[in-house]
Amino acid sequence: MRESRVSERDRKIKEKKERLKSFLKEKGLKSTRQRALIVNEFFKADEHVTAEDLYKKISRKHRDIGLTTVYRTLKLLTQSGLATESVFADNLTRYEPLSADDHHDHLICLHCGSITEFENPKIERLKERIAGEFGFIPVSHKMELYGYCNACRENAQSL
Amino acid sequence: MRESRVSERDRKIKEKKERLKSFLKEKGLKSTRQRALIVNEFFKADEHVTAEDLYKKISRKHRDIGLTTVYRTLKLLTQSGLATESVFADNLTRYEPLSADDHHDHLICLHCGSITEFENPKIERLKERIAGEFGFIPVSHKMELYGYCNACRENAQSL
DNA sequence: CTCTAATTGAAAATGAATTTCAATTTCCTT
DNA sequence: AAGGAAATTGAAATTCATTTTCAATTAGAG
Ligand SMILES: [Mn+2]
Ligand SMILES: [Mn+2]
Ligand SMILES: [Zn+2]
Ligand SMILES: [Zn+2]
Repeated sequence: MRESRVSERDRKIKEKKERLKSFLKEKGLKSTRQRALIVNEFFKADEHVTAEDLYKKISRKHRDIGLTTVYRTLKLLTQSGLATESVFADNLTRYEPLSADDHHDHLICLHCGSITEFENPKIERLKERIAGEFGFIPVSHKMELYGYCNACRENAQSL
Repeated sequence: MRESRVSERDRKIKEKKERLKSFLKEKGLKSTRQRALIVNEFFKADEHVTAEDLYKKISRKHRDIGLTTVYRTLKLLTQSGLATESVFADNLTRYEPLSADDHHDHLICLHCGSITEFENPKIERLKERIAGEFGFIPVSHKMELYGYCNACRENAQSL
């Protein structure tokens, strides 16, 4: 079962890499060693990483990859629909793998900075409703809850 | 009736200025000509302004007021609870007057950039509920709906 | 293999926001 | 009213994430 989870995950990653390849070919862009490395590390990380985060991880093993290329590759991933950008209160752009359809929102701890994801169909419906009231055509939304996470509320009296 | 609205508004502004004065005194800070001018213009504008926006408005009449001071004063207003900061998709920090208690969220047009405000008690309740599920202590939230406003959806086939 | 267009990394540039600093102003104390 | 300490100011410098520039390298179609 652990086994099958792992290979399932790997399968999905492989599929995403294929999608990127198609996207590149379609746009007349090239598949490079650097892009492969960056994309690999990105899908492996599976967090809300900044370009800098990812750059640091990669450059431990690959001293020759530039931060600029990490920025550029993350932008490509976003354009191809394989990643999303979000900017939280710290004003850094974070990227995370996007699984086609899923939309989720975020709980962000004001103390430790941890980011928890949640999905809520009511929010989705509410979005439609509110947009409707204003004659607005909704395209996307962003909901962020700031507060103190379970761990921090326990560990701290400094709340 | 128009009359009374106007004076009502002026009264509120006057009250806010008083609150700022108290805040400053309390913190051992000073009331200056520059702060008065900036705060006036800010409450008069009553929009989602950037520091730059406000600076441009003011410097038409007052060539001697610096952008730096506008930044600093907006920060003070925020600290004193008379303004709030928000950052939308364009990554600029915008400020708006805050009327003590009211919380509202935003609809942002992807075409013309217009910002419409809305209040929704269901979102407030949902926030509490979701936070609760994760053992999270909610402090604040941010909800932004991006899409096309009424005017833009009508005027444009380029949707 | 060849050629052209895309890509790369380093360095420079950008742009919003913050910090520094010397000169000025506020306002508390006599 | 005057003195003086501490806060404030605007300009210039600085920061920091991100983008742009550019010469050298590389991918990959033909
Ligand atoms: Mn997420
Ligand atoms: Mn608003
Ligand atoms: Zn936490
Ligand atoms: Zn619009």
